[in-house]
Amino acid sequence: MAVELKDLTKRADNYSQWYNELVVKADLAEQSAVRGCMVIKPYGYAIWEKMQQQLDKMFKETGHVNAYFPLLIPKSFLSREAEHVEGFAKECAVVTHHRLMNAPDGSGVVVDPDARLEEELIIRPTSETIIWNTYKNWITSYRDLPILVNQWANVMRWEMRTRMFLRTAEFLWQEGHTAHATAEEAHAETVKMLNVYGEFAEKYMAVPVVKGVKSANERFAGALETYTIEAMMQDGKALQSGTSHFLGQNFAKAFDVKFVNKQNQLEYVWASSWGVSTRLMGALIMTHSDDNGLVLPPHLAPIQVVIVPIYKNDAQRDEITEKVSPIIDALRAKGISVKYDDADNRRPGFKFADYELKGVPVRLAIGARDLANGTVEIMRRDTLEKETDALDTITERIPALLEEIQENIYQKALKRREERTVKVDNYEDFKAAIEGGNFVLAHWDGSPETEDRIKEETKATIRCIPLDSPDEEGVDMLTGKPSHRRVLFARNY
RNA sequence: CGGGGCGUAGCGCAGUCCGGUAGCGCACCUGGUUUGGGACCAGGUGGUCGCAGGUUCGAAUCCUGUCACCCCGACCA
Repeated sequence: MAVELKDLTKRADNYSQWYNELVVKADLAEQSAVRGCMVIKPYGYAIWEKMQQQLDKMFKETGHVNAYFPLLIPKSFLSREAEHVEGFAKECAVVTHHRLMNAPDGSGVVVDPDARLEEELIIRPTSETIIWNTYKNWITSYRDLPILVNQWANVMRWEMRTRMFLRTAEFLWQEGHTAHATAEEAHAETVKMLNVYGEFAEKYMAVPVVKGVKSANERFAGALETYTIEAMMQDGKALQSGTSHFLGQNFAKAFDVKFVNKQNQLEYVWASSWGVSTRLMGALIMTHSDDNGLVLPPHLAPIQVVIVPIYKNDAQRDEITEKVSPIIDALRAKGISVKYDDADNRRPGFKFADYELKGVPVRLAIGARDLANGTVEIMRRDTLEKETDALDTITERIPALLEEIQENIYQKALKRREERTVKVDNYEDFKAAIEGGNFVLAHWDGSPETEDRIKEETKATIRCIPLDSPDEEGVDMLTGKPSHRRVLFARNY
């Protein structure tokens, strides 16, 4: 018998294993034959599709359009921006040849040595370079700006260590790349998209996030400023869930993208880029799941309601089917996704456990007893509470219940984060708080050296300087130098 | 990339020390009884033991190499 999820309690030392088991058992994804890559299975992909649809809608509402750029980037592009290449060089997969041939000794297929590329191609780790090389051709005047383009794509980063959804070698994401006439406008765009991510995380994923600015150490390679949303997982570790970068004129200068402004002067373009990835799936799983499996927020659940008939024979099943058909139609008419599982190769108990594992928010069970009484058993996944309701009012109850569940799991996650966010003012308390799996608000003198030392000694990093952190005079825990506001420290994934 | 572990049926594992031609549970198939929280009985299908070399009469087992995966570190826009 396979290991049960509940056998792996969610303590910090085996949380990773628990998470891995959960991903596999809930039928979301599995390890692929390729190093560090995963197969996203249909059920997992359905959740990603729901996320995509909502995000895409929000991007369109903020004036963006979609486009697509090449997978392969000429090596020389990557080296144009010094910091950018520095940041990504160590994790790039490289295409060197374009042909295979039969091995002379008949041992199979080998790379044809005569088919070496003159210039190697890099599998995109991110698309700034190829996109800015293209934007050069699109932009000549201020009238061409702004360019507000988003791309849905896959990227590849040859990470040392991978983890399903959280850090896979290949991952799916969206990357927005915008070009503007002024620094103010590009900066406003950066913040606007951070807020879109924040809203998406909280309203749809039911994952509370801290919005903030990254310290120089954690900044995107090539950016002037990196904004982030940080979520707390159930073991107290932080997960960077989305980033939005103010790129200044760095890429415009590297790719020589200039425009003529209203004053008829030549200027470099200002830029932003922003992205979220399938890592959000990891955030979703790690934030809400319990030992019975996944708990999906109703706003993103591919199946919002599952109906399980309980019957002893075909006649009874038909009777139930007839009774619930109008209810299924009514729920679907309200835009609710319903699965009616009348398969006869699984018993009800198995189905109950299975849909709980998959995180379906609401389950209805209906059997002979209910038919006689005109009732239905309704169970909510978030609390596992059951109640018996009248069958003829159930279609009114469910939409409200889905909203209740959405709100409840958000509040639960928020409460956990608030309980585990502490302010400390000395290094001993800091170390204890970090060890206990907390978000820690502390004063910092602003120097990378202090940050490095804290990281080395405690494995905690500055997740961000929260945007809503109030001005507060204090001193750095380590150096005693002055600080004007608290920053957020935590261990992270 | 360093340390530890692991790779045997779709999944989870035993067998490896001590070489003799592969086994258990779940799943799957057939028949029957069942069905309100992961059903039971009986019978059955399925594996060149990660891959490549080597030692040997004989290799899942010993040796060499290699490829993956998991955990801890390092790394991580």
